[in-house]
Amino acid sequence: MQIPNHPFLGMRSSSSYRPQPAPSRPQSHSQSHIRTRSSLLLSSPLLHSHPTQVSTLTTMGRSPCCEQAHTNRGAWTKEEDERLIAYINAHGEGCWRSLPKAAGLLRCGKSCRLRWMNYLRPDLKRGNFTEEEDEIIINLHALIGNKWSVIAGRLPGRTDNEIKNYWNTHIKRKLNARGIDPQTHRPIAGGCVRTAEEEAVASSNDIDAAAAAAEEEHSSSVDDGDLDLTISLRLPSRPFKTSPDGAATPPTASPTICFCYHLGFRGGEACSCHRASSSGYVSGYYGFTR
DNA sequence: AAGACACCCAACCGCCAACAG
DNA sequence: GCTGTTGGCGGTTGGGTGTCT
Repeated sequence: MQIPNHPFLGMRSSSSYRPQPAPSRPQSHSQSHIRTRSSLLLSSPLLHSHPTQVSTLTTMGRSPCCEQAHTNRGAWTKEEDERLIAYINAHGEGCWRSLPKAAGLLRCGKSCRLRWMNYLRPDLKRGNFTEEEDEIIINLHALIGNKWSVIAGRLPGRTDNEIKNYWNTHIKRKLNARGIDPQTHRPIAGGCVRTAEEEAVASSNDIDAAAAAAEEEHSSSVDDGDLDLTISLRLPSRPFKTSPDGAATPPTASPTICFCYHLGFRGGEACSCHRASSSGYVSGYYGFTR
């Protein structure tokens, strides 16, 4: 089965399904940009002992999510990748639960979804993170924390898993080297340096001032000629629309992210957003612009 | 040459929200 | 409102690989 023109499969040697070797370490940042995705367990004997990988990998992590017997786990083989790509190319992304059977894969749906989303999607950007991407990730993380999927949404071609890994392996170290705590984004030594937004909150309860400070602090505009990466914040107080008869009507809600929560405003009067759930940041307001 | 160590990252897990019946 | 299913998310794991001693 041949899947022509798939950007990632095409990178591989047709004979060995092995990606380019991982770079030597340690790397400087610039060196890391030359790095290719080493991925992979593709040279792992597991791949070639397919399809009975289950027993060799059951020691990793917790108990399997799928009770299905004879379900492959661990690294994907070239054949499995090709089947998955071919199926999705033909039928699109549909019901992940039923996809494995329909595609003739001995995998659970979750595994198929993960493989596609994080590795096989044709729109994925391969290669190293740029300085601009680094800064975007840092700025967004300062705003929203470990919301990797949201951050990934602002970096076309990057996956949440990739960003998460990159954060844990590179950016944490980078921030530590700068003397910044990766979790709090505050200086490690000296301890009590307030961020602009905290200063504004502390000095008064003027939420407008706090938001303005936060916007000033976290605005990051990187004009790369292709993408306007300006990040800004605004409060959930939008001007009312005025109808022709002069009556003011409330603004309509839009699907947005509540930064009030992360900035500590939530629960106060300033936060009028209504989060749909305890862990979803799907309502409220944010000001990403493109 | 070989063992120890460090690093990377794909793939796993449990949890949770959304949805359908 | 309850229950089961599904998709999506963030945290974690551990095998492969490069470097160091």
